[in-house]
Amino acid sequence: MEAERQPTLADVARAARVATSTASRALQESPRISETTKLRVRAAARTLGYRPNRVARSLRTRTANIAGIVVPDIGAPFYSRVVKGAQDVLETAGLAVLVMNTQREPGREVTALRTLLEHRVSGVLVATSGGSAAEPEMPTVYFDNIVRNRGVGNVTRANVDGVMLLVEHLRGHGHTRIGYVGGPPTLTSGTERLEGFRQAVTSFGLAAREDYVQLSEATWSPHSGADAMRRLLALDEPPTAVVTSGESLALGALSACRNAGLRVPEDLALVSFDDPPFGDLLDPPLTALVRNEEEMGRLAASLLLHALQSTAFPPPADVRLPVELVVRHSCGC
Amino acid sequence: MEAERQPTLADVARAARVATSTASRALQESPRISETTKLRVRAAARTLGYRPNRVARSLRTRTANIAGIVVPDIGAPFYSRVVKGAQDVLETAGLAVLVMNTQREPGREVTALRTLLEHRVSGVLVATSGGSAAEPEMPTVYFDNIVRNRGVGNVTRANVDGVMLLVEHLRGHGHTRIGYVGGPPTLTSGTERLEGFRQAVTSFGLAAREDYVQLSEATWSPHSGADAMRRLLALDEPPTAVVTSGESLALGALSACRNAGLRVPEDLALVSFDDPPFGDLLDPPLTALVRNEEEMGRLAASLLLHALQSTAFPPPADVRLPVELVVRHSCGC
DNA sequence: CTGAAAGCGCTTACAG
DNA sequence: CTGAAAGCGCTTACAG
Repeated sequence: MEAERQPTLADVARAARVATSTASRALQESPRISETTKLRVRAAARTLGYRPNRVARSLRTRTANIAGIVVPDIGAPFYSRVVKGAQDVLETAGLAVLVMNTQREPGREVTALRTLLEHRVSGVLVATSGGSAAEPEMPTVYFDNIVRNRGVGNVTRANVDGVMLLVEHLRGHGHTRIGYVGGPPTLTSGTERLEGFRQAVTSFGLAAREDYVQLSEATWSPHSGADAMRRLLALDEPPTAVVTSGESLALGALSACRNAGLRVPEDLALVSFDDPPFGDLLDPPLTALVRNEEEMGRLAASLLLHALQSTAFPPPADVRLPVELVVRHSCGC
Repeated sequence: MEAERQPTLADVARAARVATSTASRALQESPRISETTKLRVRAAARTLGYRPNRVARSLRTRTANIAGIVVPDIGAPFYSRVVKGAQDVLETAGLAVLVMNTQREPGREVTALRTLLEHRVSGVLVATSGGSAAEPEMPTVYFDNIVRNRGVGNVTRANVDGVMLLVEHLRGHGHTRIGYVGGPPTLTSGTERLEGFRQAVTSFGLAAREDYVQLSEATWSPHSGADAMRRLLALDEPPTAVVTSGESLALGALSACRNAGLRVPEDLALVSFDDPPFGDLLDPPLTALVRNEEEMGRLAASLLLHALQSTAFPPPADVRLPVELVVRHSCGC
């Protein structure tokens, strides 16, 4: 920790005996500056340990070279991986990443967005919890939960296709009594995956029992997954296979089976939409959709960068990440 | 996304018919400004949708109200939880958090620190991968892997105590042939936990066989954990219990046991230093140290905030998070 | 209680 | 090829 203040461009210019404007241009490799001058300036900068002050540059150029990312819970494996992917492409593009955590509270989401606006970030990536109703005041890409006709883009997975793919696979194993353990039917993931299940019931001619659909009320926790699974197992004629719509739900469902003395997949087949961390190390290894959170982050970041560069205002891009099955053993394979 | 530019304080002042200095003070709730003026200014600000420009404020006050955090892998559950804890206390203190990911490459760590310096962050939290050799140029708190006599503080867990606690518990179950699956013996976690195991061997009178210590060479991955466990199991007289020094290692070790047809804990007891995500949902539920990553993040952030406020330059605080056992079933309980 | 002025550290037309 | 000057949007002594 240094007490003395950082050298400024003026200090460098003085040491190199040029004007600050010349020093600025030299350091930017402007072709207008002679090679000898550049050499002098660079030498002076190095000697002084000069580090440009991005705050000043941001103020002057009116662009902060910072992007914001707003997530419900940075501690959750899902979101931390999205952040990783996004961070990687943003940083490559020269943007540092300001992370805001909302704890899924809409109020905190609004505050987070406001803070980001005050920092004059170039743009923002948002996994909404339902907080922001109004049109955002900065270039915004929504991911995970999408918000139609707002922002410059949306990225989420092919939720309907994903659930149908999972059901289809179970159907291929001969199951017709298939249950669904779902998250709260709000926002994109909750509603679309449920819709996917309903479609699958029709498409694949499954037993259309409303009590085969068990949704958690408020959270996507293992606890809700276990509860939902227990309700399924308590039925007069329980399903022979179950689709869970999220990683935590899957883990909870799995442990509920274990506690009920059921073997997976022998007594009950289980597949999951999200692949939990170390899903391949579970007992049994879980059949799920291929993990692509980093890809989602990369894609969302790319959409944002694209929007920042383009001058046109096309309608928001609406991107669906394709789903793919990773077949392990919990399905019966 | 708004095309028109954000209103400035000058715009607010004009609308309220005061000087910008007065507007500034009114919005800061300075006691020097009359209540009626404040009312006018606030009304003008609200009408215009004024949002202070923190970039300008930062330049002027020479403090960015941003903190940096540098981690090897934001996608890893461990680090993402630390970030969550840190983010929470920093944000409460009015600091936004810039996250840098190094992929464990020392070169990227140096670059990350430089970028943070250029952003003139107030201070930084670093989980080093061994990159930064020199004295940091900003207030720095190291966490996870500590760096003595640098920065303003260090936070890590009581690594030696932790391993001893785990061994002691296994010893309580009657085991004397206890193996150790460790991460690379570099940096704090790798070296101190190994040291803890060596001490435990002596203290608890265990079989002191060098081949009971199996370290991974470069990574903390499940793969290395499985390899190390396999080496242990291939021994002439394999251990009856194993301590793993990290979450990924534990999961890899567990799956190696499974593949070898060993039941845990009946055939081999297993305990882990880190508690993996959903460790309670594993089969068997894993006995490990209580998870306290968020606490580590909170503590590191608090140390930083303290250093930022204090004018004194005390020697770096060196904090050890106490460890605690969460007894589940993999140990034989 | 309020205002005019300077200045944080840069970049970038504008001159020469 | 180089420099003097203005200005990004704030805050804060300094006057009054």
